[in-house]
Amino acid sequence: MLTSVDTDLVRVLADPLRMQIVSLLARETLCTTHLVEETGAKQTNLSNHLKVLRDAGVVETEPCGRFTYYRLRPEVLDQLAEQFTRLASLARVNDAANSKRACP
Amino acid sequence: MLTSVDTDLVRVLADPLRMQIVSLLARETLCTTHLVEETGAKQTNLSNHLKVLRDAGVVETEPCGRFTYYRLRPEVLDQLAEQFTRLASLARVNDAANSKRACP
DNA sequence: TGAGATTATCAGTCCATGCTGACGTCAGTC
DNA sequence: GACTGACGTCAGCATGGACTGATAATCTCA
Repeated sequence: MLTSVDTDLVRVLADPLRMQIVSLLARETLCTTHLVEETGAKQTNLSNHLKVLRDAGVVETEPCGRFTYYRLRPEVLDQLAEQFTRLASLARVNDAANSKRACP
Repeated sequence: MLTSVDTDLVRVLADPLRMQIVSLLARETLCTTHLVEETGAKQTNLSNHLKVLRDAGVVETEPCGRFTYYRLRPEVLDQLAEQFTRLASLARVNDAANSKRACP
């Protein structure tokens, strides 16, 4: 399908805790310890979600001694936003043209 | 949280079949029968997903005789795109400022 | 009104995924 | 080198949600 949205990426962001992590990282680059404090989630749980975000390319890591900083990659979010915008504008065009397939 | 994204809406769009429905409806207003043809999914299954999309406000229905047309609501997608864009730009600003919380 | 077509709802099954505890690994400090 | 703290991995459990078949509800047309 030409104009669509990457479902895998959307699925990664569909989890409340993961979205909270993303929102926090959009404000500040943080290490796991900070995220544990901010979210109240267990470290193990966070580590799992961070792995998912890493694998999806949403965040990237930067080791700092025995700490690991997590940084958000805005490109990914921008790309996703553009895909949604494109879908929306396509819908608007076809809505204006009133393109409706005839009942079978 | 001030700048974040509505997880419920994202979750609705995180399903491949639902995203396919949205993509199809972005091109054309269709009724359930058409969607069954296009997706190859069972009618029952589609009806379930359409209910989810309806409840989330992503699509709206328009009865036409004994058929039901489904139309995409672009506003919802635009709103979602804007939320992602906002998050991304916030991340860029903080990235430029190199705002990194000190290791504890 | 009765038959057929279209769509929605319900109950049940099954699988993906999120959460947790135990453990392993690595870096820094004594 | 031993200890401590930070972080990741793994296995097991539990829950949510996707899919299906049966059935109900609604509409059109003869």
